Amino acid sequence: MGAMSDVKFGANPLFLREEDLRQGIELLFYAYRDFTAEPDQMLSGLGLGRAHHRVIYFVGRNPGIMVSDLLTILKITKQSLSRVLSVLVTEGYIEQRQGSRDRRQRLLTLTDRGRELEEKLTESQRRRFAKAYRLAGAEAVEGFRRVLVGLIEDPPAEYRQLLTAERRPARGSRF
Amino acid sequence: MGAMSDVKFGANPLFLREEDLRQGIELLFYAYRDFTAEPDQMLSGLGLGRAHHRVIYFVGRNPGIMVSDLLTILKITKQSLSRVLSVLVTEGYIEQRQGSRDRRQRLLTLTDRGRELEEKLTESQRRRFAKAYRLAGAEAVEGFRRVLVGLIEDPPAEYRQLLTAERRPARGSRF
DNA sequence: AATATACGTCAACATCTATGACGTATTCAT
DNA sequence: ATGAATACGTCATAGATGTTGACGTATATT
Repeated sequence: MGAMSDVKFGANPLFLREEDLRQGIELLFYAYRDFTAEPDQMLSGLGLGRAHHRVIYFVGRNPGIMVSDLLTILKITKQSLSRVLSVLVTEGYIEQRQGSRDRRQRLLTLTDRGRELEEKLTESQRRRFAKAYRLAGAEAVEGFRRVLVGLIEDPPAEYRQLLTAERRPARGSRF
Repeated sequence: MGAMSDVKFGANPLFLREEDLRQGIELLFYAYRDFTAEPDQMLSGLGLGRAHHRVIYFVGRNPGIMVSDLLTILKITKQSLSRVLSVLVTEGYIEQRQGSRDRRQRLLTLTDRGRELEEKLTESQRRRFAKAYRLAGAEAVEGFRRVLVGLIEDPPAEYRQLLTAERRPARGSRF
């Protein structure tokens, strides 16, 4: 927060010039645009949208997740989630079961049908990432992760370590 | 496209495991979510949305751009763009002038008012990038760019060089 | 003169998200 | 036990963003 984190090398390092920052902005825009295009296409055939994909994805990743945690991840209102979620439950992609410790909770899990769809949707995105990672190389992937974590407002704990661990020079450096 | 680009090191390099690909997917989701949050907030006060921001941004970056090129960048329909654009013209953020060589064109430029808003909106995103870049370091930034370009379906020429240029080992490598 | 391009518009519609208000079931703290 | 907080759902209203299809005008191109 304070002066400690104001790490200044020169006055303005090369990679922090206006032009480079804008390049980052644009790359992120283009990448996200194309990253979502394929799944969106598949989903529209099923009468679903990107919001459904996000829910299916994160429920798949966190089986038994409670609604409020899902809301925290997605950062949308419960009314918005509710509509999407009820469609997914009605169409048999997601199951709700009551929490055993706290019976107010409706814990969410993918059904077989849901897992199938999740796999199909995510496969397209995994392929895209695999291609990009392969082209860029392992070292670039590490850098990619570090920057993305820095862009996130409040990175989940499991990501924060990406910033500190495996820092290359890292021996007797300025910290 | 062919066997040439199928660069395989081992059977499945460490950074191409399912888990790593999913981590990439999630990082991209979180980063984009937070990357757009601040500008969205500012815009809503003006009765504008994210789509207006995108138009203002790319017109600012490409003064005198024609509508069809803007459509190619945004990958939306002209009807969608039209609604957004006409608001921006009406509200005095963007000027249209006839092309001199081809008078069918309506070349787009930011007005002073538009430039002012663009600056305000983008400043938030630049700050976020500057922070992430600073934290991650110059080397990571280079990797970040390389991966993002690989995610883009059909990277503009000015980005494609990021993939080939400045490749670190790069001397007598396998190419 | 015929065709294609650049752009705009009207209409109808679907999706995603937001706010505000209200209700129920359950848990927790005093 | 009672009151407050939590987890969740729902109804209503609204706005932003995107789509397709059809049609029209001005201008370029061949």
